[in-house]
Amino acid sequence: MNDSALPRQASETRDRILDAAEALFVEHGLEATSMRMITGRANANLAAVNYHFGSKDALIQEVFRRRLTELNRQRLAALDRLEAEAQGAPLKPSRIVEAFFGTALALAADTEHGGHTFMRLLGRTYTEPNAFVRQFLAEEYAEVLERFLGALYRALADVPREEILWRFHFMMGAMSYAIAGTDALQLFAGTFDDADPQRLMPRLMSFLLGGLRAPLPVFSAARDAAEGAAAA
Amino acid sequence: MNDSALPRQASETRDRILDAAEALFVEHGLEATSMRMITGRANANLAAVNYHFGSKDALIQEVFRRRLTELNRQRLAALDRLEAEAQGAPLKPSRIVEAFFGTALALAADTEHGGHTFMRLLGRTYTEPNAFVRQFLAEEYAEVLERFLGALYRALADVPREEILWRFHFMMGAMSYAIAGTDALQLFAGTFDDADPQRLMPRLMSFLLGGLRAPLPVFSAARDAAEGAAAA
DNA sequence: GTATGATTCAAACAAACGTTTGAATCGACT
DNA sequence: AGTCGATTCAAACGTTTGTTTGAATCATAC
Repeated sequence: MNDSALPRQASETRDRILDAAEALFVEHGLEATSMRMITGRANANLAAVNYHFGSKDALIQEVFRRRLTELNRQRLAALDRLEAEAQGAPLKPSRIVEAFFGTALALAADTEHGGHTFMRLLGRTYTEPNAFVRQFLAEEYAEVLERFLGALYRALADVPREEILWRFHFMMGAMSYAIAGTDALQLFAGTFDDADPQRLMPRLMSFLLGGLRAPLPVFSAARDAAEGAAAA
Repeated sequence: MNDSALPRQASETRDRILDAAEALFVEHGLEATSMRMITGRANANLAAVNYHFGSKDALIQEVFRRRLTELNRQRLAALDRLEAEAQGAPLKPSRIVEAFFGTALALAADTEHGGHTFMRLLGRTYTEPNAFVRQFLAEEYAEVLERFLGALYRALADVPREEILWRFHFMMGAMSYAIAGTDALQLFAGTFDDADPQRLMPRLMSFLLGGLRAPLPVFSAARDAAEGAAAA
């Protein structure tokens, strides 16, 4: 028996199902994608999903897990590299942001191996109402968020942590829409030159860093009268 | 017959259904919300939805239409006011951004009449895969986007229009997440002080304007070697 | 009071859903 | 050849889905 070797023929059906599900989830959403659509596209039998994954929910989870685990591993590795280079010195906020969002954008730029497809799916899923998907995302992100937010707190020691938290949240939103919404939002003008993910990276990074570095907000009690109040 | 007067008793069932649907769509999503959940919450008969709206799709459309029409009317009114005040002079970009996003945030701050609920729904819907919802959103937004983008083009005449378009897109993403994701993204730290929509406005506005004003990106051919290349 | 149009209601409809079943098929090892 | 575990398959399972139906109920107008 070869229980130590790789599985017989790597059950390519399993992978076909994952790929088909990923693509269909982007196209129609999680709930609107049926098992029959998935197995049909994967050229597999209807029962194959339940055989290989147990349930539709478990399949959804695995679709996210296989990509997200690798993405977050890369993110942590990038942060590790930064901190090693800095040798204890505080990191540049822009480098931290690049490590987090740049890694994601690199995956989104990969149209060959489905990375682009997945990132479109992921971007939409942060606001997914499905309870167990959110729960799963939270667990999968816990360590990465703790590490990156901690790094930002140290890099911007004079900025209130609450503000950093919010701005990180805003940045996640901008990135998610940039990826998930490029074709969705053809609201925007007829010709939306989205077909250039190579240029998306510097575009988004400029925007994110501009937002991160923006002057802190002033919470004026009566903001109606606040005309030209500037705050540095 | 009183065909000129208001409908007998304003068919309050219709409104109860709309309110129930709106709340449930936020909670569970469009597809995962069934007619029976809606009519159950609205204390109406199952057939009432088809009687008053024709179909579930038509109900979805009406849930968005009743709020979105008013929101975009306010946005256009705010822009009209700005342009009237300026008397032909170019507008300040920050004012344009405030007119567009501030109006939406004001609606999101209204927790009394369901505005907050709706904005959470709307924010998620820009990336909604459902084809006909997107089609409907595109139509509903066409005029507003044309007006506001046009105003930004004139206010930032020296900035390439493509960059403005992208940054507007990024801003939409940041805002949508700020609203739609506050409770969804309790990924972020245990205690996320989201319960203060009064402070969300200045926070988000600072971020958006920082991003809008950020230095334009440089598209370096070989970005691997670009270590400390600074661009102003 | 009675006719009329609008609304509500319980019940049923066919279709699609995720899942389960038990037999058929396959590949590898003895 | 024969056994065994893994995988595939067609068929059916019981629910739930959005929608339709025809009678009951209501408020109003004559």
